[in-house]
Amino acid sequence: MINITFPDGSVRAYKKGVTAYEIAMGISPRLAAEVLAASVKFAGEAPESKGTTYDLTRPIESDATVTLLKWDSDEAKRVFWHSSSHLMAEALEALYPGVKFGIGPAIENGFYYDVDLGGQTITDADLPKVEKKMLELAQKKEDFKRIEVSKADALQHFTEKGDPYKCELISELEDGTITYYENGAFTDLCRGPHLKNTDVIKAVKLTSIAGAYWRGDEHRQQLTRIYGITFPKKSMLDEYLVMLEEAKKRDHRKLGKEMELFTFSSRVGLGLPLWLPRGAVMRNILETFLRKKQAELGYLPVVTPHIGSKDLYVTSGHYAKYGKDSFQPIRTPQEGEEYMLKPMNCPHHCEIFRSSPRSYRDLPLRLAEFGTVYRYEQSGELHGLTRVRGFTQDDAHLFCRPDQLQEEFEKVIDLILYVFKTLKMTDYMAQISLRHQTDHSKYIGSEENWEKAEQAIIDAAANKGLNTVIEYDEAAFYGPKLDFMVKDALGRRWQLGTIQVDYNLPERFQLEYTDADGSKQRPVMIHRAPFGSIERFTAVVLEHTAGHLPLWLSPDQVKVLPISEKYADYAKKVCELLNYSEIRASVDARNETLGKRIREIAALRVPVLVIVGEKEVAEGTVSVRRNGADAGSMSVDAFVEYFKAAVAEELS
RNA sequence: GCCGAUGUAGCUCAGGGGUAGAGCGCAUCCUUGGUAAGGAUGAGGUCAUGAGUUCAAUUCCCAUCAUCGGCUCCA
Repeated sequence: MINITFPDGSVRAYKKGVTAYEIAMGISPRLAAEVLAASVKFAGEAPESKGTTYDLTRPIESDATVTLLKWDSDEAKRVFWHSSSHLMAEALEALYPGVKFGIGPAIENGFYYDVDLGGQTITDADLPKVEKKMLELAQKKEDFKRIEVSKADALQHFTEKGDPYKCELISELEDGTITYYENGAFTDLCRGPHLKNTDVIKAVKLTSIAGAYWRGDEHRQQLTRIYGITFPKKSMLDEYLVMLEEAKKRDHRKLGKEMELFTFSSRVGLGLPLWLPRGAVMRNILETFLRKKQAELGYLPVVTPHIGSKDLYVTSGHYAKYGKDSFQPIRTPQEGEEYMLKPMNCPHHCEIFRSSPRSYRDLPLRLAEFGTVYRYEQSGELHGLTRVRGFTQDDAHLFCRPDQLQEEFEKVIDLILYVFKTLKMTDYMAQISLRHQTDHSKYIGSEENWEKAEQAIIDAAANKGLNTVIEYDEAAFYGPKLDFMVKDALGRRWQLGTIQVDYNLPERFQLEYTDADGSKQRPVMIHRAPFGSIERFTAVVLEHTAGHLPLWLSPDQVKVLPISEKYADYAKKVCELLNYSEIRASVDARNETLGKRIREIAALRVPVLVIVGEKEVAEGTVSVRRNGADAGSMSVDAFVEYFKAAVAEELS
């Protein structure tokens, strides 16, 4: 017998080799019908271990804590979707004989499978056919069977089947750890775990087809990746599809058009946004917001040109690393003279540091600039305002003494959190990007400095209580970094704020300060951008708020609407009073019905409408409508007060 | 850059081998309004570009460009 502990602390004895399904059945058949997988943590595992996700039918051989997982848990969803990818593979194999399989994992929302269809093709139009086949197979109630195999047998099986991708995967696995999963006629190399049976998959939607390189390597075979999502109930799929539609409405590219914020022109060039007047106002507000805060925090503004001589980037090392894949140098009438569009501001800022002798008393020196930079991003990667070729970083470089690094780093974290808090962005995560764990060949700088910098970041993040994940092999070539990621409307993650430690540029630019003892020392540099770029930040703010910007950030805060042209003069007077109080207000006295003007202004997401007619003129008041709801009638003075209080509350 | 889809009026989209359609927007006129579409009239298109097939191409084929969904990349 073995002892099984439940999450509530109760313990029950079961026969050795009991399965999670049997345990669930013992509690209630209804529970057993809902349970998809189990989390099993064996006695003796470290307290922080999360345990292993087990198939419902996999025997449990020793004392363990068992949590039964239903659809509401992320692990259960992963199992569900992973099994769905096998179901899709089974369907594909039935419909496209000879298809070869790469990998087919669960992802955040659904699953995919990378397949090699040989000479056959599949298009969006074929997906319903595959969906139908999947449902048909699911209804056959096929059990997922876990089978342990030897490496030799596995290799032989897939060699005979003619699947080179699986063979490659198997060849990298250790003998004795290899398992198959079988559902119906389909057998796949797989670690599992899986559902008990295909019959719980009730709704299937294959969402898209895309190309994907085998093992993510662009030099290798490109496979066809088929994305899909499945649910245990048909109604859940319907809800998901509605949610996707809603998300599309929040897409910043759509909002940018509707709200008249920015546009693109292929004549201007790919990935080069054009900010429209309303967008430019919003952008200026964001800059002002950060400038003010940075001034409080001891940052010093600088301004540097959009180009720099090629030598500057040879010195910085960026030319060697990115030169070929960048905008190419600009030539001048002077033979041999070459300039680059600046891809970052740091080299310019390093030269500012060098412009005068620095004392340890001058540090930290915090140089800030809204610097517009140009990077030749791959054409397929351009996306709205989130990935462009010309953008403005809310950049600053902090030159500090080594002993100041950690404190400065923490202050920057505070600033970034302040920005997020003001914009009510609560769903973010922080990623610490370190070197590859073993291969350090692609990084510039000494082992010692790297280790110090990596530790400083880890400590600073811990001191600030950040919820972080550590990613190896994600560091920049010159130093480790801490990135803040926020999700867009469609669940894609974008990097916003970034803080990067750099020991490399100070070295390359031979930056020095005189220390207390008169010796020359090298400063450490921190690159940081709380917004990341104004473009990307704008995009994320738009999607986050669905275009309903806070008052302080709205390009048009107030629209004054006279009920008819008769009251246009009064409307103008009200507007002037509001402008005098530094409220961004304008009049809409067009020859349209009030209802129509309200409708159009709503599309621009103007947060506050002030409506004036006969009654208001007589009483010297305004009628206020905020975010679609009546906010009552008040004097102009009272409205200014009301408005200022609302803005103050947002920024508090 | 790679795989796939798409490209028709300023916007959103319908159509289809025989020289083009709707709604919104725009212009003019009527209307002067009370919280999300008042009415009438009118102007707008080399159907992305280029080369083919055809008596005839916006429609079919191919290429290019751009957009979209992914992949790779991201100082």
